[in-house]
Amino acid sequence: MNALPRYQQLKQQIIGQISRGELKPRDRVPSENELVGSAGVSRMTANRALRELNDEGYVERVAGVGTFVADLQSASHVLEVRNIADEIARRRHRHSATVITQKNERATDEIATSLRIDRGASVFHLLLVHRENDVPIQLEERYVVASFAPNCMQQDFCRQTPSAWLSAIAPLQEAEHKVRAAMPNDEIRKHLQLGDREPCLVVIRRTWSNGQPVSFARLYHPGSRFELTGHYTPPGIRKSTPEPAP
Amino acid sequence: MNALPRYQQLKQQIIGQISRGELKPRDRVPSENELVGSAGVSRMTANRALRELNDEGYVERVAGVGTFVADLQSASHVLEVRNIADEIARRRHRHSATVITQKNERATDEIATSLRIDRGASVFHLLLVHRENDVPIQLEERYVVASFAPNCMQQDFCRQTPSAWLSAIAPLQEAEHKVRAAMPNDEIRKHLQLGDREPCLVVIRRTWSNGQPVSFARLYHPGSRFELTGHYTPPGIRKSTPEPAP
DNA sequence: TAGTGGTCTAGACCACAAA
DNA sequence: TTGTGGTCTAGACCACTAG
Repeated sequence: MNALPRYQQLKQQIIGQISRGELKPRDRVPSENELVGSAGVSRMTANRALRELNDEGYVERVAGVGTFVADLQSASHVLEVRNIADEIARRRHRHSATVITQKNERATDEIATSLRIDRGASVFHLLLVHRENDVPIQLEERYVVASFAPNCMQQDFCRQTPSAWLSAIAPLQEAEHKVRAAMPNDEIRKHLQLGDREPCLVVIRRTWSNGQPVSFARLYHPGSRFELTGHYTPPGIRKSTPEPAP
Repeated sequence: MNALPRYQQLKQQIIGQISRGELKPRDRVPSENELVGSAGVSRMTANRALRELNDEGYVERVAGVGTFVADLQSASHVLEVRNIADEIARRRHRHSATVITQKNERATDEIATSLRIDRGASVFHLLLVHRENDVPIQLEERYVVASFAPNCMQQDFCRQTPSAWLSAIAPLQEAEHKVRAAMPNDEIRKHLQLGDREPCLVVIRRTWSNGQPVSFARLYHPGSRFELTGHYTPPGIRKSTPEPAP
């Protein structure tokens, strides 16, 4: 009947004090050494409890100073951005795709800046339409740093999505997203079969591998047929969210 | 020039092997005791490295069996949805708001369903415009379960945002988001001072407290002036993502 | 100088899996 | 029985901060 490990008990105890208001934001939390005395645990155990509370956003620790209750204020809600093929599969619908453009190009200023390469450097350019049960649901415009894209011209992106292909050749470590609403131009409207006054939900995604930008994509979705269904809030608060780049 | 702590070096080494493909999903990762021998660290240090890799989703550990590379498959990217006032403050701009509607109403079918209350039950209805340096940036249409909204008519929502007020009276535990692109109706267009062909980025948010839906909000943003600047992917994969409700 | 967190060690006991 | 992860201990050294 030995319930929780000691470090978990310690965590629960401190979380309880915070949620009951006995410990308020910016209040001092007992130091590791104090917990050694008061809770009768070793310092490593106290350290693990406080370190995990820090990782989970309940407290903030400053070496040489102490441990303090975090002011949680803006619990940052999160929203998931799924791969379109996965999203469709999750709905048990059928995914299909048509390649419109598949070629190597010279990087424009915008693309070069986004991918941190020289203007005019070689990039792989891809344009394709994703369909859900034969209805266009996403126009994917993607640029990949050429050196990361071996055999890119031999790939059949109707069978393997660019996203799946990329994660196979360069395991992504970081990603950056922007979501906008915008009116499509005529070409996009045509490919997505949009009405005249129908806006697009645009997801702009940049992915990184080994500290290097690898891919830049603009994903256009019909406003009437697509939504980002985010969800839930974790109890712990996320802390700093360092940008991969300045 | 003592670079990284040993457990971090160990983590990097293993992450490197995974990302270079030397270790593939479901492959066995050296056990703690093996790392004690091969890496020349103590078992606690090896344990911390593997434990953190587990927390971050790189590997999966099974007591009594071993540690294995996780099959990461669909790394779900996340996107942050910030409180508008915080977002503006973060940009060091000035936030202001104007209340358009503030009254108690009977719940419509849609609102009643969203908030899990009876049709015709009393709800607090709020409509206000948020401005960033005097430029309209968000139209907030919010409904709050009346029993959760004491003194709602006495509140001055120009001074305290509904979001801040809510989190003060009912600490939110879960939230659900949807993001869409849509054309605004005339009233919304007027309040946000939109052009004729300018779409809106619409965030629909439902918040929960103590297992009860508390608030339902539609947040309209000018497509030309607003984007959800989501970011980064945690290296770790989120494991379970339980839905707050069926 | 004293206290803090950050790290590391070399032991230890346990429950559990597989052989 | 052997090996695994899960936990815990009682020390230790370090860099940093504050008084």
